[in-house]
Amino acid sequence: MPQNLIYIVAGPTASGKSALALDLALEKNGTIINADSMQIYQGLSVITACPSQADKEKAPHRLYEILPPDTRGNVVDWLEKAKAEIETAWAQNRTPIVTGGTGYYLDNLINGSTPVPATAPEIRAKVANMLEEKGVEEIYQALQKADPESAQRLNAHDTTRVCRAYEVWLDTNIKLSDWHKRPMEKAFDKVSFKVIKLCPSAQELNPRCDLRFDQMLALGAAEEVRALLEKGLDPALPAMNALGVPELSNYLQGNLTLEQATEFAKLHTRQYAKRQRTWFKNKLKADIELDFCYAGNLKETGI
RNA sequence: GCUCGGGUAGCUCAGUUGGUAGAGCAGAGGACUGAAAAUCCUCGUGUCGGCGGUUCAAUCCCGUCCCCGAGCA
Repeated sequence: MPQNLIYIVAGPTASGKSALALDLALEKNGTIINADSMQIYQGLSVITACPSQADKEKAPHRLYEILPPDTRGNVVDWLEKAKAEIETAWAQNRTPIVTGGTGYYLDNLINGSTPVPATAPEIRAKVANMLEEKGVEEIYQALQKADPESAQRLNAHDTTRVCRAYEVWLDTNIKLSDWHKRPMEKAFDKVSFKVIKLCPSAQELNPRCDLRFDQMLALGAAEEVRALLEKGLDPALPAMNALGVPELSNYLQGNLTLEQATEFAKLHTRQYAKRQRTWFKNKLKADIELDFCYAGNLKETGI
């Protein structure tokens, strides 16, 4: 078992990557490590299509359902955990198989991340307040003065990125654009990745997204969302915005019929899959690229 | 059968005091440097229901027919 090999299994939702990762794990004595920004939360196992208990018993699965839903994950925290799990797998003579639909996380693992220190919570709160009271426009204007290069690069309405760039400036007194000029922080010094990418067409994938949501409902997705609502969590939390959660919340609160909620959830899932397709197509280089959904035929895939 | 509304982009609808039309949603493509299942950007020719008429010019006015709603018989 080479001590510097990491398998990556990437693809849009419902493309069968969890099944592929599991088959690969059985074949390669692997440990599966989650790279999905939503499967990492607790209380979302159905709506987020986490591996079943039965699957988890077939091979070790790591970083699934580990964060309480009232917390906020991010790439760097994930990366730290993933790194530790990868090292543990190597130490146990197992092959790490990192799988998930969050292309951004995978990208940071493979290509490294920017060495910006963690932003102070007060700063984040301050910018969040500014956003609430004055809107992105003012933050963008402030950013234009503080870090014109970043402002140039960003779209003025892109709240996420405009806020982040401004936060970094306030917190570190160094422009985000300058941080970006520093070398990336690589997760590992010497490592080789074997990237397997599933790229099914929308025509093949969309019906699977629809079908899977129906299955989630049958497995108790609505009850899961009800339990989440009963915790009285902030609706702005990432976990509360996993696909299907806002839609089913609206159903449970009487704002939508179940049919309407289902329709919206399916629609949003298809739109998400499209964004994933764009990311993987243009940003993730793969060693093996399959243009169909995985259907349990590992040997035929040439892996 | 009569009366009144409607029939405009895949859907919901706006609009043109007559000079061949535009929003939202959907869809397509794209971006992505600590929220990423997030956030954001770009892309709009369609017999303006059919056929006639008036007019230099009709999707708009007039006639007629068809279809869908509501009401009255």
